[in-house]
Amino acid sequence: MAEKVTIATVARHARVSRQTVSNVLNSPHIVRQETRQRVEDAINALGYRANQAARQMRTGRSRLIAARIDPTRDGINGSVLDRFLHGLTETADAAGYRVLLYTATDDDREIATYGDLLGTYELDAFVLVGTKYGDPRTEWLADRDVPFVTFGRPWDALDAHPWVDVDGAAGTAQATRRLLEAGHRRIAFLGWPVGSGVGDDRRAGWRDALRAAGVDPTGLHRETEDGIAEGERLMRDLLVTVAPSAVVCASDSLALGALQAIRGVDPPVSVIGFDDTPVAAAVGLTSVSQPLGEAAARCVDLLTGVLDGAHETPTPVLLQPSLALRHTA
Amino acid sequence: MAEKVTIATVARHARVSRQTVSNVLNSPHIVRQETRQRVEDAINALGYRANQAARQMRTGRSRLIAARIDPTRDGINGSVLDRFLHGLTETADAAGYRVLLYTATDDDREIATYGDLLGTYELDAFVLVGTKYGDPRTEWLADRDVPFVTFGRPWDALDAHPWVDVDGAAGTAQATRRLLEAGHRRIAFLGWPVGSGVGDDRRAGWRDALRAAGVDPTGLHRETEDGIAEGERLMRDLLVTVAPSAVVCASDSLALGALQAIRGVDPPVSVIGFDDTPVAAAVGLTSVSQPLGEAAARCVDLLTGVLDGAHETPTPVLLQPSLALRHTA
DNA sequence: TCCAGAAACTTGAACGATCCAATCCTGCCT
DNA sequence: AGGCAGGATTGGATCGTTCAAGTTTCTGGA
Repeated sequence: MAEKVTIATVARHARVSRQTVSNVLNSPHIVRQETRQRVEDAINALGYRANQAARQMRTGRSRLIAARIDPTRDGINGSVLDRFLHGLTETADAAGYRVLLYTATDDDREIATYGDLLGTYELDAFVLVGTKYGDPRTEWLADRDVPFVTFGRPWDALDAHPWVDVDGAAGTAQATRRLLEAGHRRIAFLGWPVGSGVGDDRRAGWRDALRAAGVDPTGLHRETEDGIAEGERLMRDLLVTVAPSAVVCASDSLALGALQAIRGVDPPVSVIGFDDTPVAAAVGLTSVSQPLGEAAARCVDLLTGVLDGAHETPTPVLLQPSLALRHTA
Repeated sequence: MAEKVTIATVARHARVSRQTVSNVLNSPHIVRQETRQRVEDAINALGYRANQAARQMRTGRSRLIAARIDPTRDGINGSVLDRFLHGLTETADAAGYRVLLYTATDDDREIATYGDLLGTYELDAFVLVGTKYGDPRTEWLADRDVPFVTFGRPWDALDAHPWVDVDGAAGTAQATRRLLEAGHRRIAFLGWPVGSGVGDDRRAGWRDALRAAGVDPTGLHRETEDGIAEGERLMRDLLVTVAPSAVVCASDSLALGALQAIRGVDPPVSVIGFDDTPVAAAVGLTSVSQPLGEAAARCVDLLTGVLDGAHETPTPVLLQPSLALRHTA
């Protein structure tokens, strides 16, 4: 392989000092146009690339962002993370950052990993996907002034740290309104137990949309842990007790269960899921779709804002989901 | 925040020189037990972590492995990559490496990215998922002696470079044998156009298993691009022309299409898919399951083998898939 | 023409780890 | 007691970049 090209090689080739080359790269405006051109030509001719390790040593910044990759849980929601990570990588790249993966089995280990990543790699920032009430991870990071963004609101204190989220309530409300417009009145909701921020939010969207249309939502909802079997069980219960003509679900897993429960029921019950997962696309399930690429991009925006300048806490971003229409509603 | 802990801090604390600390970290065997213990205690007490940038500058090695994250293609196969990446991150971590993500829209850009990653981050190795005949990427990497492993065989030259793969033929053969044991004779195959290594391999497994059982596979297979709609179309064709009692598919997408085509057909046609994606689990589709975590682990093994020592090209690894039994077969 | 001040560029030092070569012990043998 | 071999330890140089301070060149006004 060719000789290693360093800043000194470029300097020699352009007949300037190392520092001038460095200035061309980092503060071009203080270099005379003619000199700058000469240096840039040399950089291109030699194929020079600034060595990140050396730069990092001096500046203390790695231009690396960490993101966690989960073991695919129930499998269905896996692809959400997948798409988000792709968007993150793409946008971060454009902003001059790279994405480093890590995993952890529980919060304690995850925090230990933070320490490791910060200590050995001097990571610039973290992106956390999903947070819960009183999340120890965000607390740890905030205590140490480590820049981070969460994809998912901090439900207990909306101004605790920068975040990007998708308006779940708006999504379920939109789904509900669509069903109302189609003439449905008895629109049920299948969701998660009270207490999870995301779940409560999605249920609220459905409830408020019904109320706005003058329909009383009382008794029309059921709660359970996520899962296809659970969804099927609760949907059967709903069919017997309140006989809804349509149902909005907090996830595609629940919606899939609901679909199985209503098989053969006539007239057909409309079903709308949440997350627009591949499964939904595969079975033709109408589902609320999150703009994941956009969410990832905004996460990077917030981070670069914090990293490259402004000390003020950036404004949180709340994105609007859309409805992926298929044939179940 | 606390004072930065460097190797000098540890040395002072343990009353030894920097070099001794370095030796404890890199060649523990040459340090006297008692001294080593004292240094290790100091490391723990101070929470010291070797700065990777400084280490990298001297050694030229980053302990970073690059992996590509694709835009989720048809969505269904996304989770395969997801699970593989998770496994990769986990195993690499255990081996002291970290996984860096990159994306690219085509081969040229991907190769440009290699140059960038190698130049600026001095990446130690690449993991490529899926290769095609005469892949320009592997060629580029091999030309420059950049260590890399592919998950997927180099179909044109099996000893071209280290690889890990799952025996697709064994998977379809196993699926076929299961159907044979269940009494099926007219077992069709839904696959991809001739010319893709993976597709041809999977078809061969089905064909050979049929022949071994004395069944003539002629006319029992159909080829198409991947996709649910395509699968449905071809399955309808098969039903009309050869009326199979079971079908083995090259992917879950095709299998899903097949499932839709056979809805209402009596007696029910058995279907087996490939990849054991979340969709398969969701709809109860029996599917060939690839040991993705294991595959990722072996990729890391091969890489660390190349990176940490032996100059000889390591032996490729061919893993056996298993059958995830559900209610479609 | 001369000089102050700004702009442009150059030089030396530092970041934190590892490698190399030289020195210091320590115990052992004669 | 002296010498020696061997392992353990030390100091200095180095990786490629940026920062801080120093030097030269340019510009414009008196």
